[in-house]
Amino acid sequence: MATNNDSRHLERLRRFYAENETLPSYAELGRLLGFGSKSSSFKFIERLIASGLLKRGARGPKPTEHFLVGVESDQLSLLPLIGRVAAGTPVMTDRNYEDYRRVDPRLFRPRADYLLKVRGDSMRDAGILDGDLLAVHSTPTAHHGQIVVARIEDEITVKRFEQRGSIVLLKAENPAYQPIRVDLREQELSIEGVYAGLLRPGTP
Amino acid sequence: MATNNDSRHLERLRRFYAENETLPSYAELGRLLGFGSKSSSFKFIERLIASGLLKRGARGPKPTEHFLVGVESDQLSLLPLIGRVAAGTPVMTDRNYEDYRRVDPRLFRPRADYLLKVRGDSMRDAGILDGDLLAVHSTPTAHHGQIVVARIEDEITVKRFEQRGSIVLLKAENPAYQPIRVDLREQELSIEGVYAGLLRPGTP
DNA sequence: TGACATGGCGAACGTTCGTTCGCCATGATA
DNA sequence: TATCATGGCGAACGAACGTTCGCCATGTCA
Repeated sequence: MATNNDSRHLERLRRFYAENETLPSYAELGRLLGFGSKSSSFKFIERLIASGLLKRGARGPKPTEHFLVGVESDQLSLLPLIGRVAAGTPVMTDRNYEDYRRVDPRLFRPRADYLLKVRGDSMRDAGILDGDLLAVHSTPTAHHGQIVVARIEDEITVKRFEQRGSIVLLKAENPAYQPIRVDLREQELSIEGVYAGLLRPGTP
Repeated sequence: MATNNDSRHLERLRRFYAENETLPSYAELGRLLGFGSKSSSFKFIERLIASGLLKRGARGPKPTEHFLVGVESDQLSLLPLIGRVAAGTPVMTDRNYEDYRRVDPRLFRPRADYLLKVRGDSMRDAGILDGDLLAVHSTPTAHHGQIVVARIEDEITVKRFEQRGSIVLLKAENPAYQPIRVDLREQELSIEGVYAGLLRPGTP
């Protein structure tokens, strides 16, 4: 049962974890959050354990995946891997998380928020192949010329984004594919994120 | 001054770190290495600090990059990034390490040992572009059809490897480039590693 | 208004921590 | 052979650890 206070505390705790790669002791946590007593820290941690963010380990509490997602660090950090997107859901939703990959989100520019498994070879000439994991920065807006993850009526697609007034062209980078033409006055188009990089696992 | 014993101990310590994401206490370390006394652990750690593998932190010893390279884990692990290869040196040498990237080596298949910055577009049609970081598994042997990192007389190159008897063809995946033909009876060719995957940071 | 859950506080517990010290067996070196 | 560095051992130190307990102010809800 996390309250207003607790969520601010959680944010600080995650920042601490990002910097120190370990959870603080109860005394440290008290100093961090302004508690005067270790037992206040203890109870706070108990609440986090109850909500599944931490778990009890041999020597004190340990982070769970739920906690680690949300830790922003140049050191570790877990990126959700999204394979298939359930119809009618935004891409970045627990439901769509197929797995996690431990990759530094700052390897990518802009910072990656999730990895999307690419299907098909429509972006082949941009060096994006079937099975690649596309690093995506989650944002609802895109600029002319960017590669985007877009949703057109429940369909998720990766294309190059070109806009002229209310007309958007989603261009494949492969002559075998026709550009998709969207008139924003008639059709709905939502940008789920922009290209931030690529991760290609394994053997060609 | 690491001795025979110490290097076996170091291996175990790295394995512990891979599993626990933290260094053991002196008591745990003693149990791990068969020491009967904490002070033996302490002295062992002191030796590692003296050789630069660990450093002294607020609450006990902390790992340095030198230690982390060599930790094999599905969790963290540091891969050396190799940009330019100094003439006459093997690729995987401290001298050539330009930087490090925290990426799970097991994301790649086979396991990646280092990242090599790709120059040129000779492998463009294999989806390998200029500036990409090629994940490389270090091995001196390659099979027909694999993409390899090869050295031909002080030149490092990434190509597809084809062998017929003593004749090796190193084929670019770009019609603008001619295959390189190497007769092993006349010319020296050494395989520095095989392709294991790709990391492409940032904006296209 | 009364009961109760919440989220603080302070004191205390036994355990484990890192660190220091002195001692000793071994093997290499002078 | 004598010397000395190495890498073990065991005991001890104070400090920090996680955890438990009882108490109290506040706000909520019946």
